[in-house]
Amino acid sequence: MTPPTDDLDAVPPGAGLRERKKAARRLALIDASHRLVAEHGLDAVTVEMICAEVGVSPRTFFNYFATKDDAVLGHRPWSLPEKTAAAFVAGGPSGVLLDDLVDLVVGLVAAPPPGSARMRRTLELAAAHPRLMAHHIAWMDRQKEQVERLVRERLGPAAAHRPDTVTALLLVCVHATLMRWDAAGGEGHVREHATAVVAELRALITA
Amino acid sequence: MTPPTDDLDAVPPGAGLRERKKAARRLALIDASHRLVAEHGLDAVTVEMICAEVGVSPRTFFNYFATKDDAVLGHRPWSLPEKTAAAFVAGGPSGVLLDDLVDLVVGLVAAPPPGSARMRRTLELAAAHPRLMAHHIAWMDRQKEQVERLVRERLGPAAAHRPDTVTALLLVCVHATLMRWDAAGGEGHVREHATAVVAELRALITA
DNA sequence: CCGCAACTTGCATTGACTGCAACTTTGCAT
DNA sequence: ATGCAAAGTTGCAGTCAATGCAAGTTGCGG
Repeated sequence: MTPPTDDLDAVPPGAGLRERKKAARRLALIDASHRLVAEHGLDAVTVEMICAEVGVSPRTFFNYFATKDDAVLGHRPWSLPEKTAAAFVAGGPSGVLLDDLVDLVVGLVAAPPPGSARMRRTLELAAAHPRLMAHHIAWMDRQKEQVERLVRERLGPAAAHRPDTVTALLLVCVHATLMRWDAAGGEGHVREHATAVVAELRALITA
Repeated sequence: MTPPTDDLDAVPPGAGLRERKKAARRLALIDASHRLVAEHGLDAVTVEMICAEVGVSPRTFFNYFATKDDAVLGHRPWSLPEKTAAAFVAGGPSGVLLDDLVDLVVGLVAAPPPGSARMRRTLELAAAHPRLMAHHIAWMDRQKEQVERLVRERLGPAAAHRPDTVTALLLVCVHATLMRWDAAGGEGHVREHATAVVAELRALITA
């Protein structure tokens, strides 16, 4: 059914067969859902269809994703590179909180390459379907914890700012950056967009 | 079944019987869902239960709310007072964009009294159930359009800032304000919290 | 009191999602 | 290789949210 675009071993760097198969299936499911949604529209696509396309039982589908929408969005836990995280906690590349947030954003957004093409498709779908955007935002919010821990560590106990506010701001940056990146047709490095966003916020707030 | 806490006519200011009944039912459904969720937990509560509690058909339930979660959240389209909106578009109370955002926030949050008690219950539930928080955020995002129009009008064609960025910032403010208000146990005027949030953002960005 | 429009309701249906128990595959050690 | 345990897959049966449709009810204006 599925043209094996992703060869089993084409997917992950190292690790056992089990891992690879799993990752491959996961991507296959995501891609299949994208294809089908593009063709039939989000609501017309059923889990069954996606499974048929990939050749997997519907029951299995839910071993991979909690919901249909999660598959379309291809969500997986965020994880930003150790190095970036450590640097940020230690006082960040620049020492200026806001600027360092940019690096965090870049780390979060640009880091994991489940393929940036895939990511663009995801963003486009999200932009088209409010429900998906909803899920997307909600998911970002869930990742907040993780980020907030970093912020907390960096600020230390004698925090001049409330960590949750900082985090909230960070999430806006991420979101705005992604939207710009998408609006720009996926052109340019994420960093440029992130920088632009922060610059604009600065201008806006000091106005 | 339901102790008629809200008398029919206790609910809305004017208008015909039809309207009043509708509003009353709406609130009854919301309250019933709150009661049931508090007792059994979100996932254990079915639409049927809620309906039984209020004495309406399940089918009717969906004439009032698109989803079960919407009922719990008691969402209805935002509408900020004409006056506030007009003032903002005209250049806002203070003329400083960021400060005027505060007023917008207050207008949005404090304006509609479906009862602030009800609102607190809602926020608490949202805080407890990630899925609800997701819906809540998603819903806020959907209202964005409305707000963004205002921002666009105020900024005019020669916009110094991208409206969507401003709006994004506004939404963070709303969210942060609500969270603080809730964290404070519903104490104090919304405006105080909103002001605090903005002040902090300022400090944070100019640091 | 009549008739329209607004609502409500039951019925039937689809499709997401879950728990369970059996079955298959992979990883690993002998 | 061979065998075993853990990891993963699948079918089945069931619950529940959500929707379209076609008939009832009911508030409202004349």
